[in-house]
Formats: sequence, structure tokens, C-alpha cells
Amino acid sequence: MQEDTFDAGNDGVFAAIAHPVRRALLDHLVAGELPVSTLAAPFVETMSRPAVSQHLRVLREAGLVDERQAGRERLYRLRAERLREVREWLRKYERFWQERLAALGEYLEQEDETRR
Amino acid sequence: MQEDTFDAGNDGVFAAIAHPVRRALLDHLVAGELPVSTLAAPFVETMSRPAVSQHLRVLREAGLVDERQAGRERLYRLRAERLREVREWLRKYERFWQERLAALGEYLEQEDETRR
DNA sequence: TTGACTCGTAAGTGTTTTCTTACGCATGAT
DNA sequence: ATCATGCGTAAGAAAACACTTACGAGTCAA
Repeated sequence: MQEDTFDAGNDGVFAAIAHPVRRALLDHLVAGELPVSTLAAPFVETMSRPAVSQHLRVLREAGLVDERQAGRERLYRLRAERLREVREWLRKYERFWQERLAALGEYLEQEDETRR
Repeated sequence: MQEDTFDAGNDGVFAAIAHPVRRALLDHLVAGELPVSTLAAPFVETMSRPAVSQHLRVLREAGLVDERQAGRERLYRLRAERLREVREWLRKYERFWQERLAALGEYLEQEDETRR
């Protein structure tokens, strides 16, 4: 079975980060490799532990995390490079808010001049 | 100290861009203001026109597009600045693919720690 | 007015997501 | 061996999602 190496496609990453819990899980993994117990801790009041496991599975199938067994723990590691396609998709929109900021800058500049 | 609960406020935008059709609609709107007929044209073989309307509604409710009536057409305009939230969220991951050597260093460091 | 055109909404349906509880399988400790 | 720990999976329910067809409200043209 090579499910983990199977190409999840472009849609998998976008769908994976659509859920706030999964984004929070990724955010935690920025600190480094973490066991499920640590990852699930912030959600202990919100949802059951199997629910966190299922979110981790979605992330795994999207290729956003790697799993490795260490003793009786399972350590999850971030694979941030999978987020590149999101970054790439966003790139074409960047000029819109850059232009907007530039336009706002010019506007404020003009306001400032007329105020003198 | 940061709150460890997730932020549900931005969820609309992330959920909106999770669907490939909606991303394609946004991509199309980069060209400028467009009527629904033009926006729906690429999907005539794929899905019905009301389906496109419903996708546009999701985008509208996420604040990603504006709608304005012109004659009997409805023109949709991109509001790309709403995508900044996504960009901001991505920022914390950028270093992982921008600085490969640094990431490798951190990885080795973590490996060393787990080996204790 | 009549009729074509543009488009959204309503209602219904099948599918997917997201959660729950129950359970099982390893691993490590006693 | 026995038991606790860590975590995934199974099964099922509720809700959300993504469509469909039917219809109606505006707009423009003849």
C-alpha cells in the first residue's frame, strides 16, 4: 500500500487548510516534530481525540505532514513545501493589494499635500 | 502568550477557495469586472448555470467578490484584498521553503533532541 | 404588450465532511 | 503476564456541501 506516496492532487492541500482545526495543527507543527498528545491538547475541550486523529489523516493524505513512530508515540512533522502551491496560486493576486496599497499611499500623500 | 484556540473568523475565505471551481472563478476575475454569462462559460459542459450562481454566492459571502447590476447583467468584481488573510497565514511557513539550509539545520537539531 | 435574455432563489437529492462512541493493536511499565 | 498509555480505525449520525430542475423577478427589444 502506497497511499502516503500517492499524489493527492492540487485540490487536497486547499481542502486540507480549509478547516480551522487543521490550520491550527499545522501552526503548532511549526515548532517542530510533535506527538499527537501534544497536538490534541489544545482541543481537549473542543473535540474528541479521534477527531484530531482524523484531521491529522486529512493532512497526511494532502501530503502536508509526515508521520513516524517513536516508541508508543507518533510524531508528526510539517511538510511545508506542500503549501507552495497555495503560495503560487496567490501570487497572481498579490499585485492587487500591492496596487491598492500603492494607491492608498498616493492618496494619503496627496491628502497630506493639500493639508499643508 | 498566544491563545491556543483556533480563529474561526477567517474561515470563510479559506473555505471559499477550497473549491476548484471557485478558484477558477476568481482567476477569471483577474481580467476585470465580468458578467455571470462570461464567468459561467467555461463550465457549460461541466455544470449548470445555477450551480455557478451558488458558487458566486459563496464567494460573495466570503467577501471575495462584489456584485453590481448593469442592465440585465450582473457584473462581478474581484476583491483580492480579502486574500491577504491567506497570505498572512502562509507567511509563517515561507521560511521553510525559502531557507532550505536553515530548515535542514533545524530538522537535524530536532533529530538530535529526539535521540536523547 | 409580448417575448427573449440574464440571473438568482427554492426545493429536492445524493455525496462528503465532521463529529461521536466503541474498539483494537502496539508499546512500555510493573 | 497484566495493565496502562498512545493512537488509529470502524461504524454511524448529523450537518454541510454541491449539485439538479423548476420557477420567478428584472431588463431590454420589437
